[in-house]
Amino acid sequence: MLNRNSLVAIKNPTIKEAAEVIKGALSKRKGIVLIGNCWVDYQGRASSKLDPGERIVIIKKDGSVLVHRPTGYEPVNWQPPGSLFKTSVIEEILGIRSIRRKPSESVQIFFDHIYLLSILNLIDQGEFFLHASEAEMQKAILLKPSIIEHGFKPITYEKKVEPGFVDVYGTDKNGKFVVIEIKRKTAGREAALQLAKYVKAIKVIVNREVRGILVAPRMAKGVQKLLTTLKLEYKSLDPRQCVEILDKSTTKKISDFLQLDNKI
Amino acid sequence: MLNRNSLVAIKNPTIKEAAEVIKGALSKRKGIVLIGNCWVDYQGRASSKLDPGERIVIIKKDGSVLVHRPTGYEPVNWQPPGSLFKTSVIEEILGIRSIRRKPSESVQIFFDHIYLLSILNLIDQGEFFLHASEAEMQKAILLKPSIIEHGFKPITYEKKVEPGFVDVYGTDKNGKFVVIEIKRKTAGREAALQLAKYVKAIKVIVNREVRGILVAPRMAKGVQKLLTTLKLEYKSLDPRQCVEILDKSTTKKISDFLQLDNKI
DNA sequence: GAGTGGATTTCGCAT
DNA sequence: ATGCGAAGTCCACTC
Repeated sequence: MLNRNSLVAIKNPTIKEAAEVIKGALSKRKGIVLIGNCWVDYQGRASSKLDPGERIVIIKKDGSVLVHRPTGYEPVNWQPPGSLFKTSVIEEILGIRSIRRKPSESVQIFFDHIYLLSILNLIDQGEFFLHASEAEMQKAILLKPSIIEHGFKPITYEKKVEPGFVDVYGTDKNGKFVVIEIKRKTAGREAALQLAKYVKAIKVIVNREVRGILVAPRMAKGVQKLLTTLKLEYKSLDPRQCVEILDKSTTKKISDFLQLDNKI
Repeated sequence: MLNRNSLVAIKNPTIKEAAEVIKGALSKRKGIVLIGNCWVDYQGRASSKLDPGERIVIIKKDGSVLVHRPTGYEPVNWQPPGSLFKTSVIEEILGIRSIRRKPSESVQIFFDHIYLLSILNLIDQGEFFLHASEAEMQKAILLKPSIIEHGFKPITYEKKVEPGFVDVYGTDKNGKFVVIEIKRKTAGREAALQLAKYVKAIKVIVNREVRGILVAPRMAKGVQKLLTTLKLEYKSLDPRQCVEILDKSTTKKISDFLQLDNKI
């Protein structure tokens, strides 16, 4: 796990020296961090030109490239994973060209001075967990329908019904059809109106009464009134509740919990 | 410009040592690059937990934070510019917490081993130019229709006409209808054929003659001939020209330039 | 400050 | 491979 040899760092290498090391690192699929004075040309879906300045360049072992200026969250230039590399040295200028196919894009980085060159062999097996987004809430409902109400049974999810996709669709304890619209944040008017559309569409199909339930941690101002007008219901559900449910049954597939043969 | 003192790099610092240096760097608004074994907790619009592993952490002088795993284009955890920092050392563990308001979000990074710590004072005055994408070219045409030809007046754009969406639709100086298909790169046969479809579709609707103009920096081999066959026209337009036009009138809305009441 | 739309969006999942 | 929707999207711009 611990690996103090994860890294080689060279301060103020010559361009020639850097080129050698980088070439080796690229061929061995190692990660690279470069800090120095560079300029960048991009050609692809759009075109860009970045005049000289001091930046951080990261080249990952999967072929990702990131050019970061001293400020800003986003890289000024980049290449997603899978791109290929060509290096060159011409008149004390190091050129690194990364090429991507589909879409065809090229990012060329030129260095005239490198302050720090680091070759990485990082080991990262750590798992990453992102808790309840809208999708996670949906899963949680499918895995444990009772969080909506006792007797609720999901039939399908992400069902196409013409105005769009219904988040969850099922039946209540009386066998009445239920349409669920999920929001992981405050549900606004649009959520209620969209749900109304779905209910209307499903009604036409099944020719029976259909309940519409808006599921969200809370409602925006006026949405409760709108729901009443539209004869829709509301069920409070906090994304944090969903995390526990998901943690407990991540191994089981959602399809196991659905009566997929029980479609309209 | 050139600045060989842009950077301090410390290999395998102790946690205590690193904490001192980082604290100083944060207070002086310098950039920081950290490579080491860490784990991350995020709380905010969602929640996430990242188990221990070796990563690259960048803290920029504007308060941006990036946690990069050894693969992937996107940071696994991050904080946009403007976040504030608190550091701590507890039992040989370095904690860096970055906090953002609106939305209220917190990213906590914990290091037990640091392989490389670098403090940056990068100078980057280089200008960045992004040239016209297809969407940008469309805007440029709408803002300055004369780049197509004298007397051209756009009516709508992205108009649905069944085969798909027409890029720009308008009238020429004689009041004749014009359909424009834009390509920011070499226009191939498909561009010409698509344009032909739109022209045909519009013809059916307006029951009048309709001109079709293919707008692109250049044509692929054989496209000129195809255009002639299809009775379509070609107008050369370089994405670089568009950049200037857009620069000059970014404040004005495109709708101001359209006769939106003048629909078919 | 909130809302809207674009992006070299990227990413994931379904078709 | 392609296409569609979500994202802790971010970011720029309008209201």
